[in-house]
Amino acid sequence: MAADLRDFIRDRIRRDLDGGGAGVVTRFPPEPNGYLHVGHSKSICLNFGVAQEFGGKTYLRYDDTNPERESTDFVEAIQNDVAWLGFDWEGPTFASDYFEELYRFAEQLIERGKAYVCSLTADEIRRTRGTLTEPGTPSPHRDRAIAENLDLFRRMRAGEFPDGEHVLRARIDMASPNVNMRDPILYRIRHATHHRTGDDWCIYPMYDFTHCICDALEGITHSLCTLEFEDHRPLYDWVLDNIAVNFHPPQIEFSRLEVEYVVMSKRLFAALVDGGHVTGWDDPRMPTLAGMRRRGYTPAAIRELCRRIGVTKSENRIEYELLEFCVRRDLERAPRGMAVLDPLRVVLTNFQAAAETLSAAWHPQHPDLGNREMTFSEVLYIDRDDFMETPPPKYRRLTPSGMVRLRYGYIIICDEVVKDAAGTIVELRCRYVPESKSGSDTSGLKPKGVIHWVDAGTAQAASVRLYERLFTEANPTSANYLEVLNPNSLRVMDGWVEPAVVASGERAFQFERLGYFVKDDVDYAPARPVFNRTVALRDSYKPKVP
RNA sequence: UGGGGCGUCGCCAAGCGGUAAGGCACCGGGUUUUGAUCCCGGCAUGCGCAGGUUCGAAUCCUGCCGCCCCAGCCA
Repeated sequence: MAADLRDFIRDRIRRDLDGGGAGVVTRFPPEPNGYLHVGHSKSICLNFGVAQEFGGKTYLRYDDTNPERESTDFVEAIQNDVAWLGFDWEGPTFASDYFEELYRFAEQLIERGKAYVCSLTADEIRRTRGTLTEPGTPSPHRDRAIAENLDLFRRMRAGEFPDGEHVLRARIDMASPNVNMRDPILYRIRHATHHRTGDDWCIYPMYDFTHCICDALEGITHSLCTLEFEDHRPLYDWVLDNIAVNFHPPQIEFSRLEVEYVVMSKRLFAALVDGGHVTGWDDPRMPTLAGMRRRGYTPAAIRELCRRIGVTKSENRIEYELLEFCVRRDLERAPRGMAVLDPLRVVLTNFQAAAETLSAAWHPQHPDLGNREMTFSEVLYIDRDDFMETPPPKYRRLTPSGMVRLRYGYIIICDEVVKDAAGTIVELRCRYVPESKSGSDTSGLKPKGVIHWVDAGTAQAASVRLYERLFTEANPTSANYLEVLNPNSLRVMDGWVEPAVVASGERAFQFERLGYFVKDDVDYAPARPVFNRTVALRDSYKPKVP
């Protein structure tokens, strides 16, 4: 399966396996302090993907070592998102599952003279860490006796000290050119309630101490993370080399996924929500998986994106068009329907009979999807921009005394343009050609265009949301995101949709010539349909503007 | 100015000494009762720059240049 995927990580795994490595075990390790976004999908698809391809397994492991920002709500939301993307995990497990073992390894480090309790203030620690070009200076507590360190650390755990009084530090090298190795902090005192362990603990392990040990304990064969952790790899290795653990996973780094016109920081997400610029974390304009789901992006499309972008160490920012391509590609097989978003009334002056019932395929290339029925009668709606009084050259829609095919219906010819006092077109009076019925046309007429329409008598009123990019610049930053916010990112249309779409149990449709639309997860009701436009159709129509 | 990374077409990305894959985008053309889909074709004498090694270099060597990350008791 997916044997065609090739990148430096998969190559590495293949080599490890050929060299006698036993199986593949990976992990996706989010901190439960926010919602997942597209960026995470690269890590998810990579970790779960390689495990699937090599017959291994993947843990969903929550890195919950900072109780003040984490919650079970996020734990659940993250699980929903990973499941939605289509992956099954081992677990879930939590770093907090290992708090007791982690603590014992910390004592072991102390006993081995590899860690000490430092009583400097946070500020003092920062000042003595040195700079990027100057070495740090050793803490006065660096050579504290082992017994004293042990006693202090146990009392830290027992809750004898307030936050900030002491920390446990690794005893490595204050002069290391790698700042992460200058006696990094392993444990800090935090009198806070943890979402899972409650008040059992008042000391919490830091990421660098926790992550590598959890990887080892779970038998992770390949610990995949993003580039910014490259500098942490020596510390990852140092911890495992200095405790009694018999497994040492390799940490392998790859570059994050970035997308043009998209911000990926939780801080910015919160600012957008709090500022009322979007309606919530699941607003269809948000790059969160929840937002994309509501927008109508499909799991398969996101997986396809991750497949196409590859895995490398080069920083990248992919064009939004690639994501849209993947979405359209997956949605191509969606059933078709017709909707009119900006209605213009068309009266067929020669249509005398009662409404006629027409039949149309749900998908022109997939007859297996069956057919739906629609009515055709004297009064119809077409979209305003499908009529022009003075059309540009090559215009293939309706014009005064011009003719056009109504998709799945009849050819109509425009006889009269009715305007109100202000000069706005309010109605078109047309003739239809009775012998031009779709599928049994004997008229011999060859209209140059086909447009969509709905029957005013049976169409259902629908609210349709059209989206544009949230930002007007490809590279919004935390500094300028407010200035480059797109004021037109949401446009709500009061339109009409053919009744079969509402009656259908399907969620996603292509409204012909308009794009792909999805019934909104939260606001849709059959009596009051609400659709979100997932993505517009590709459009190669480019009128020559002088 | 310390350390760690990265530089191949507008955006991704193969390539690992034998003479620049592929995708997206873009541009042409064909089919089409969606200006969609689908199908064909075009799109890097050049791989950050400059030297060098070699019969031969994007690939090896040397020196530059540019960009990213690191000085949280965040992850």
